[in-house]
Amino acid sequence: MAEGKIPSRSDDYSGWYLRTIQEAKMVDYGPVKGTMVIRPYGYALWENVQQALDTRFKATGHVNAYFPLFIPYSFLQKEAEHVEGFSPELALVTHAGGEELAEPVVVRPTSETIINHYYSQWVQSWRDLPILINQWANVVRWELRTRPFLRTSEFLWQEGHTAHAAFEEAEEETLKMLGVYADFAVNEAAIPVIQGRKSENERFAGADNTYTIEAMMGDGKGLQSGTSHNLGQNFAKAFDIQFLDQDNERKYVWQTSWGLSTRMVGAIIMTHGDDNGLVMPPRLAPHQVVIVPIWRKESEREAVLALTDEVEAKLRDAGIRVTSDRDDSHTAGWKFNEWELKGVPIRIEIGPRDVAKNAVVFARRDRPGREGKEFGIAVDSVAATAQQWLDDIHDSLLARATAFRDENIIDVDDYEQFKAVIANNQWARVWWAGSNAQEQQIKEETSATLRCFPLDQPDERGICFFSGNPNAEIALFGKGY
RNA sequence: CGGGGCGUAGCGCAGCCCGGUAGCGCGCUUCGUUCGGGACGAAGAGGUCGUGGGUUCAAAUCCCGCCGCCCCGACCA
Repeated sequence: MAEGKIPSRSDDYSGWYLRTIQEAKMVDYGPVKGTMVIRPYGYALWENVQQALDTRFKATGHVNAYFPLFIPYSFLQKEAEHVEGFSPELALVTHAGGEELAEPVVVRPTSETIINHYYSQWVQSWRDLPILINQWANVVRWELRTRPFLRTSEFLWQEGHTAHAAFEEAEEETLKMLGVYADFAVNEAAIPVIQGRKSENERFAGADNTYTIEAMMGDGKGLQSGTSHNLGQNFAKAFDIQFLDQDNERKYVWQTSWGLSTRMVGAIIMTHGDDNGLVMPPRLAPHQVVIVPIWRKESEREAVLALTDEVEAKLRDAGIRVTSDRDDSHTAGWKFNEWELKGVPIRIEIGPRDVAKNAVVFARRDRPGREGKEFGIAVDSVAATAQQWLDDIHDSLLARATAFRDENIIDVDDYEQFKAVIANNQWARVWWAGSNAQEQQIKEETSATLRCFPLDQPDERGICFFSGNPNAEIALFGKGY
């Protein structure tokens, strides 16, 4: 159907991904290694991600602010683990204004340091807490191995940075925002995610605990799709963020940070896409409905376009994001394929036969080709039908992705089986209480990483499948992006 | 940073072994016929062959250097 325009996912998953996003005009490569241009169709998806998240942030009491892109290098150095974690991938500005700078300036890889520099000034009293700030920004990390959306040297994200009076409040905030991400992923992006805790090896540099929403892509690889960190008092101590509590004691604040990036766009593509191209989750799709008017003779054109106008207006009035493709330099069949490549959830076809019946044809993207078509949808019911279809498609995408994920998580209790499961691009679900070194050993031997310890654990503990240690937790291992 | 691949028209590629007028498909422009699953015809436009040097009467092609990008791995959202 795609006429060889894109490789099939089974033949060449990476090629499928790279070609699809370019053919669909989501992205172009930037002129500098590892950078990308997010084209209007890709950016529209990101804007819908932003809106859905921003609404949730506001609803949970957060406010937006903006901090500078340039950060003094000395700020990074204040937190030892943090600078150690990030220095390999920092972009440093050493010259500006035609002169060498007295102190090099880093382009932010994340904003903990600069934000906490200000928090130390803004926080005096327990009455100043909590601080619940989010920032939408770009960040730069000089990556060795890049891939559009999944890992680029510059990417867009939001980063929440909060400060609290008590440890419990910070832990609650960390998990609350993880829950917000999970809710967003499931209910907006139709991506089933597992909420979990990262291992020490995988933890954010400078965090006491890192939590993740972990998703399985169409090739079985894992993708950390959003993270939430409990920073403890590490940055509070490094930046001296203290407040006078109600008991008249000076105390360090407890902090969190949490982020979700344009990587989510990659997650959406790799979770739902098929061999015909993108499949957009209905609630985030730039266009939820595309209307393709069809006419044979000039005499039919007017009536077809009149009905197109009518249907488009009904959908728009119902709050549905709709567009119509009236370009007469392409045939209807060409347009069908093109909009399928772009993943629009619902296509409505309107031709002379439909005009005669005062009805239209609906086609759903999650069932490509003729199987997904339904004829004779009455014009009066287009808005209600479209709304219902969008919900159905969302549910069906989520159900399909959930089934795929669950089929590919295998319970494992010995290392040979573990290796076989990983080699088969699946995830292994195991009891784990091994050391960091043993976790590293598994990574070297199988290239699988500990994706997370799911928050949802059985009541009892088990015996570690690898070390034999008691008191093990359930962990998921798999290859990751 | 290791391994592999590729730089020739907007995109995808052939041409390179064996040096001699730069080609094909798609796309683009104009006109006409078309249009319910990637239409057809005609006429056009478009390339300092990544870059610097060397060999040669002559280099996309042979030799040396450099640069860039992609893919696979190690590090990371």
